Amino acid sequence: MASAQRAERTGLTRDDLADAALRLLERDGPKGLSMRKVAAEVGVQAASLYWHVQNKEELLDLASDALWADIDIRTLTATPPAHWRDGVAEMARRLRTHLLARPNAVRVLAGRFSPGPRALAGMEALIDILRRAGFGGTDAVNAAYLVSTWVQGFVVHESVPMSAAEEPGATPGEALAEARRRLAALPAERYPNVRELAEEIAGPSMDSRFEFGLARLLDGLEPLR
Amino acid sequence: MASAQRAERTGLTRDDLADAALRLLERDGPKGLSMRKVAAEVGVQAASLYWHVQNKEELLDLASDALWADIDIRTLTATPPAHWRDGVAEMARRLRTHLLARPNAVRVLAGRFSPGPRALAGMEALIDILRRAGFGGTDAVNAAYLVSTWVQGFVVHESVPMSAAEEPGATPGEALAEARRRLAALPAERYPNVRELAEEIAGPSMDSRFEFGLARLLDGLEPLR
DNA sequence: TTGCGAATCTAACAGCGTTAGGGTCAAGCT
DNA sequence: AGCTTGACCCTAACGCTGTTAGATTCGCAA
Repeated sequence: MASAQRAERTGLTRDDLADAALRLLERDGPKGLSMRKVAAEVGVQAASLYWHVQNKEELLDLASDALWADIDIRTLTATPPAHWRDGVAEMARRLRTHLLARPNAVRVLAGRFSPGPRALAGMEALIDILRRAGFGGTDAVNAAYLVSTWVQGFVVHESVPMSAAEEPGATPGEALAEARRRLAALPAERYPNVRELAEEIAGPSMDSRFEFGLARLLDGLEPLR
Repeated sequence: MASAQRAERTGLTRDDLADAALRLLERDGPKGLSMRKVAAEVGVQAASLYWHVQNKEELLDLASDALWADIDIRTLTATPPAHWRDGVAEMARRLRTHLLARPNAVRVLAGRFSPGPRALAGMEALIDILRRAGFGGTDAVNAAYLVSTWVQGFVVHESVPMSAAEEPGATPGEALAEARRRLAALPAERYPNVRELAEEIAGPSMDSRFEFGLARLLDGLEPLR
């Protein structure tokens, strides 16, 4: 009695739960993700979730796949780009941008990234671009795998605070300064290069580092066409 | 009274806790990792851990860095390889092998991979190889970052069960067959390439896929020297 | 109207991370 | 010799967690 918001009665799909989990994750941080809170978010008691889902494990797996939901690859494959490099690069950039916008989800779900149906849609699009460009089947699969695992690894590193114990309220600039200080404080004879290149390593532009990696990947793939 | 095993009295460093955490993780799975169990593993009560560590968070961060402890890069840098490609490839393969041997740690700690002191030792070695080979400082940093993020992303995918809900007792062969079946069951008009190449995607040899990616990375880096 | 299955509820369980506050013991000072 | 100090560990308890068992409600088909 007196439980207020239960307006919409029909529905409550597994996707609703996954979306609620992702929403909570970004709104309240990793600790905001509990079965009771997900239940509250969708207007239900905790035990009711077990009608739709076997475990918290399974809910997290659903959330992990739902993470790929809104990348909207179709708009890309609908109008295929002039050159395959542009197509692959665009996919990689979209994936990165999308994941960077959900850092908490990345941190919590990184250990669950796996080829669910939605992630496979990305693979499908990548393979499509590559095969159209003349890559063989095996090469296209391997190349798509290469690109997507790299982007994911890259974004995980980007989403994790640089220093293990970082001020929660620090601006990006402060965090970088702090990271540089940490690098400069390393023992000189064990880390000569890291120390000398501290400015580069903790440099402000992850964008250019991403573009560097992307260009290298595409260059490496070119001769296989 | 009557708490048996407390033979060694001095010691119990933060590294001990991190090692205990990693040990528990591989022995008992992700659920085996609780403060109480880590405490029991080192012969102490749970609350005592908070003398050495602020949080479970901090303990996990320690464990995450300890994960890079035993790769033993020194044996590689001591006798530098003839060609830089061999050096980088050897580093990448060691990192992969090391992480693949600790799949539970990878799954739990993937969202915490960050440049701690031990991970930086790997970066140091990579940058060293690259600069000796004639790469510029910025290129060496970016290239080292490229290689290490890719290997980590790759291994995360390898360490996660292919299907979200996989039989715990399944052999690798069974898991692959199951994955192939899942791919073949996808809607044909949305996943034409994935379906056609299902045998490739869920192929048995991750080793060759890794070597493919590695070769592409090195090819892409070559012209920058 | 009755029956039925889908969907949710309440109540409880053991285990979790964390804190407060107190004990023990060795080293160092006076 | 006695006292102090600080490092290290303890017990006890807090609120919260994931999960289960069993009762309850809702809407539709017969």
